[in-house]
Amino acid sequence: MVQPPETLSIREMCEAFSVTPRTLRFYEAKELLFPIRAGTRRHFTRSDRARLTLILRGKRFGFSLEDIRQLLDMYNRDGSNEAQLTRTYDLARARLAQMQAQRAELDLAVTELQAELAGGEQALAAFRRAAAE
Amino acid sequence: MVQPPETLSIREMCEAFSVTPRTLRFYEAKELLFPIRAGTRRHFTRSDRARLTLILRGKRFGFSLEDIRQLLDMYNRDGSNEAQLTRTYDLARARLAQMQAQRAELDLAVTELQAELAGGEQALAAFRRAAAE
DNA sequence: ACGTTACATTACGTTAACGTAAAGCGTGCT
DNA sequence: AGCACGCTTTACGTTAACGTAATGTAACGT
Repeated sequence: MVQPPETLSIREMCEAFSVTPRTLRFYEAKELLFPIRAGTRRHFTRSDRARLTLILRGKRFGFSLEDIRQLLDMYNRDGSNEAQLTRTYDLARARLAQMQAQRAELDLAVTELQAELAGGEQALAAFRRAAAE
Repeated sequence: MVQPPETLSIREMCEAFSVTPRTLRFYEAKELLFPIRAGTRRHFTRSDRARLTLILRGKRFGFSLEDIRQLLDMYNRDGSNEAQLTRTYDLARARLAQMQAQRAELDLAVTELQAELAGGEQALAAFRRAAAE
């Protein structure tokens, strides 16, 4: 029971992920996606869909496309020699530490912003009391 | 006991915050900082220092300078009329929600990346066992 | 008077991640 | 044949956040 090689055209792919054709071509040029080429047309495979999901997630965290490309390589274990493997491994560890630090800071910022909002709410309430007279 | 109006030159400010003069001039042009002008020279006040701290923190979360400028206005309650106040207040609430969502996603990503790292570690170990023979 | 800091302004250059126009090919419908 | 789609490539344009000259001046030491 081999999966049908259900492949998507560029337009279908765009609608599925809410991106533009330009974006998909750009990602291919940057070697983030590897659609099959039928003549000149692109056919996006299941693998491309999985990769794009990860790409978009990475982007939400502010990672650069180049960073994402390297992480995708790790996911696929493309680093077939030890040196390469060690390098991407270290990169991922560094990134993890960075993300954890960012999370801690984000926590702090959320707390602070909440406090500010409480203050803003009081200012607003005062304004409305004044307007009510 | 009024605080001494201890003010910093651009170079001192740069060293204190590890930024370049260009950056400080840029932030002034964008109305994020308001150093006192003595003739042509800039004198950065305590207020400028506080603002710069917030600016740099905001940047670490990937907020744009324009976003940061609006949040700073809220901090200083520059929105002196109710409409303006309400607007910045709503903006801050939206941002908070966004940050909380980002935090949740970041949690998930950290977990996933940790799992990937465990896999990478095994691959590395296998490599080294093979190399040891 | 002269040179060195320490700052200033003006303005063009750079990178990332696409947007956007311009022009061409292949295929199916009429 | 003619034409509209759907896709292609090529290539210049755009925004953010500064970098990087090039050039100018005010104050200060010698």
